[in-house]
Amino acid sequence: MTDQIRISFPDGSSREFPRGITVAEVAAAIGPRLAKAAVAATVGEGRVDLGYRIEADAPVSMITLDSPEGVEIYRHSISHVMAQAVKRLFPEVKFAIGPAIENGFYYDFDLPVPLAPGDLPRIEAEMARIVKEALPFKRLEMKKEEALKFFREAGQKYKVELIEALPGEKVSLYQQGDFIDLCLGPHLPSTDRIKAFKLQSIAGAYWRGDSQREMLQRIYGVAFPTQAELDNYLHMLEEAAKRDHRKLGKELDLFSLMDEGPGFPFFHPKGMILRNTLEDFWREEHRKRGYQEVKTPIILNEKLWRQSGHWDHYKENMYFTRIDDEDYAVKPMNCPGGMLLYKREIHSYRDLPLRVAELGLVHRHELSGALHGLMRVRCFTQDDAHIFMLPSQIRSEIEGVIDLADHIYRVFGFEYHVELSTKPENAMGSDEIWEKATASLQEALEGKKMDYRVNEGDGAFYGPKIDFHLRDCLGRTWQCGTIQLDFLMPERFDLTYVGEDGEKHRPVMLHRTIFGSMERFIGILIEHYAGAFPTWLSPVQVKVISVGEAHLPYAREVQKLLDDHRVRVERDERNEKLGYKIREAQMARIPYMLVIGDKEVETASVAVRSRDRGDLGTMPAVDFLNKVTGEIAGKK
RNA sequence: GCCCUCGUAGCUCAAUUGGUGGAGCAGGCGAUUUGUAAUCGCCAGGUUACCCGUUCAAAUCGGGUCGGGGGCUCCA
Repeated sequence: MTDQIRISFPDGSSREFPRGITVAEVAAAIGPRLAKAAVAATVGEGRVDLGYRIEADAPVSMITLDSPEGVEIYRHSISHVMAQAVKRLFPEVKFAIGPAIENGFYYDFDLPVPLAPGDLPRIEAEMARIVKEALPFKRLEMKKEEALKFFREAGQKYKVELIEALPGEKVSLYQQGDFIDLCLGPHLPSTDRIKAFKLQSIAGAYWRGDSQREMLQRIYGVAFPTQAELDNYLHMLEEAAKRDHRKLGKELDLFSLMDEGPGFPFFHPKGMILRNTLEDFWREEHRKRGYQEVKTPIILNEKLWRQSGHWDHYKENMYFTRIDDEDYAVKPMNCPGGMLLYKREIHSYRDLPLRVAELGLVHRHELSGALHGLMRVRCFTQDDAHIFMLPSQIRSEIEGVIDLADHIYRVFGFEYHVELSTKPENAMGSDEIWEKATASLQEALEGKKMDYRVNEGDGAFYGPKIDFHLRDCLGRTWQCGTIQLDFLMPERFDLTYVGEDGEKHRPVMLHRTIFGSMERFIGILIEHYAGAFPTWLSPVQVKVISVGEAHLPYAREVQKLLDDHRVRVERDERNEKLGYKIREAQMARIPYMLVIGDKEVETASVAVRSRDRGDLGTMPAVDFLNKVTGEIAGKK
């Protein structure tokens, strides 16, 4: 045993150091810049603090604030500082957990008094004090019994519960100043490395996410390595709030939610144009791909829902009613109705695949606290389809849906990612069937060379699924499209087709959506475009604005020309100044304004103002017509 | 559903310590006849979400109901 150890670095180099050297000293030996930027390191397999002593040969890579890992450690350390501040202000606090999250951190507290927003500045001020005190984070290791004793005596029941669930003999604790918390680490070397954070909100959160357990108080904070990054993020949030679909929906007169129908949106005339335009597009794309369209009833006999399995697996989310002394349910999904339609006639293998689409209005009882504008509602229209197919057609049908989804999302310029969800706890059917179905979905994804994440246990109760998650302006992702492979419903409903051999066989089915729900998709579009829809989607595409009374007849002619060619055009001939009418049209996010005055009347032209690019100059009315109809046809 | 928070005119917001609810925009009427983001004047508009209480007196304080917002849980 020598006193030297050999440390290797990510660039392939290696150097000898004295045994027991700290990570910080290694960083310093490499260079002062690294020493300053490092917050922790990976030694061998594990992440350790800068104060960690390296006792044996190992690969070492420094973790700096430039990396996601470094920022995570930074944010996590701030959550400890927040906990310490809360402890100073509320000595009776009990601590739950406090992880780093995207853009920041949170910590869950059990407090005898409710926190108010006014407490946040006080906690922030206390945190600033702790940062200034430059308290080192010290790692302590304890035997589990010892740690349990420590936290029991401190009355920290949540920590006791956490430790009891931890594997191994020892646990690690971190101390800064007089504050000690159970934590795996690593942490910043000292609180004065913290530069920019802001406490954001207080929220309720269940202990361990279990609605049967204690309701804790969670404080969310945002944090970045520099003040500039924090300011930038806060500014982004402000910009995002400006395009909130609830606000724009009201301003642009698209939809509303009334006290009389929480979660049941009303669509206004302009919202309906948007919606119908999307439906027209959707129908056309489906028609091209060999889909038929059906409509099934909203209320169906309860027996059907028992047969489908919804009664056992989905009752909590359903609405029920009674008709002529019989029990009925309002449909939460379209599939059982689709099953009945399949069964209305005998099918040959030659008919398959059968692609049956339905814009189906479904109702689901969502918890009142979960409702959110158009994004989370209690009734919505799914752009559903059920594909009945031979087992040999599974893969090509799935691929067809993936292509269709990609085609449709592309038109809107959406980025998306894909998730594969597997068998949930309350599932119907055997493991074998689930494995087979999941493997089929996987094969299709791999065949398409798509990256995907696996979401264990998140499938529908009747089958695994592929979900498409679109990314919105807040960086939130929304589940829109879904492809669910189902071997069970055909079984439950005894669906058959006659095979080549003249015998009855069981078809396989696919449930799928692209938009997901029309309502949610419209909400996402509003935020995505900040209300400034591309011309083809705009409820009003062109506003004809006449300067004076003398220009009215020609203005009407221009309007008629556009209207005859199916351009959605309105005319503003009010006795107002031009600037006033322009301003109003601009605020309504109308893509084009046509100013009609003396010059235009004389030359049969229009002065075109673009919502996005301002004054485009004068052009013959017919040229503008061609321009705008071209945009509409090209879905621009 | 649970925790916190909020609810004033169609919309966005005011209203000292509890002391007779105001403004801008939108709307109606009138004047103005207008060239690229707001012309002027007048008028009308509210059982302060709803119910119960405390008080001489409640938009304001307390309790409840309904609804909104931020989360948790759940999900298209």
